Amino acid sequence: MSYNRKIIQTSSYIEIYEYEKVIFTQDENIKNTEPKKERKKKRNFDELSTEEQNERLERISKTRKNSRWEVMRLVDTNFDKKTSFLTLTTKENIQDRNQFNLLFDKFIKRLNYKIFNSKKRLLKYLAVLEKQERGAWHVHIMLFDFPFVPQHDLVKVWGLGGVWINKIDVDSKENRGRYVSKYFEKGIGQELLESYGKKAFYSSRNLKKPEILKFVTFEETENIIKHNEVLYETEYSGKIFKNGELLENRIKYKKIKID
DNA sequence: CGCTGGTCTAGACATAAACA
DNA sequence: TGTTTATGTCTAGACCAGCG
Repeated sequence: MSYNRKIIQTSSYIEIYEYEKVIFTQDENIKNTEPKKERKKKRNFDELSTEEQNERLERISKTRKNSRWEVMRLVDTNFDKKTSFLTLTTKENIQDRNQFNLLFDKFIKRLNYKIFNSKKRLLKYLAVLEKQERGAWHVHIMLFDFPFVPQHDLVKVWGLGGVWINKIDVDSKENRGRYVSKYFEKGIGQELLESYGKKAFYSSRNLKKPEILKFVTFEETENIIKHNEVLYETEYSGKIFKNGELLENRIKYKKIKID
């Protein structure tokens, strides 16, 4: 499958990438007969040369940035009138990420049972862990299609500390993903090394996913966007692999409001 | 309220079902 | 409601095709 256009659609906007050169992906029919090269074991940060350390840091921050866009799209796709935003903190100073995550997972399970009275996980959520100054983890959670629950009930379900219900005031529909990803940003971007190999965000598996289309075309996109508002537009330089080397590939990006 | 993105994929990680 | 296990999802290193 090859393509020179990629379109991602969420509920309030579509994003269009136009690549100057067609991007090719490995053909199904051409089986790779070359023996697979052994994958290098992941090494500790200390074992890397300074250059490799920098490369790794760069890669991690790139991945984290991508996660931020991913979160933004997921939020936009799933946001509804019954969306709640919670922050959970613990009385105890829990500094172990895994330990905290386990507690968080149990909370989700209990909350799910309380609301749906079912063991089937029906709760729709998206969450990001964040470290506080004192070194303790806490979590920001977005709950979609979530009924009203009194704050003290939530405190009871959590049982380990504070529960904050944040109101999300968003001026316009297409800003909600942006607004929320800003809220999540700190958690996604911080502690790169400490959270190396860990997920940048957590989400239930029942969320709606943005739609992604990839195809080859030489049509202009102008007529598609004629009647819609362009929210953002840019042009930048990407890379394409050709003849054993990386060549420049100009990319036009447009973000367009839909309704 | 100003603004980002080569892709693929093994293997690590985390979620949810099954079970207790 | 807690714990174990199966399976979906994400990260980070590896790698890149030949046509509308």
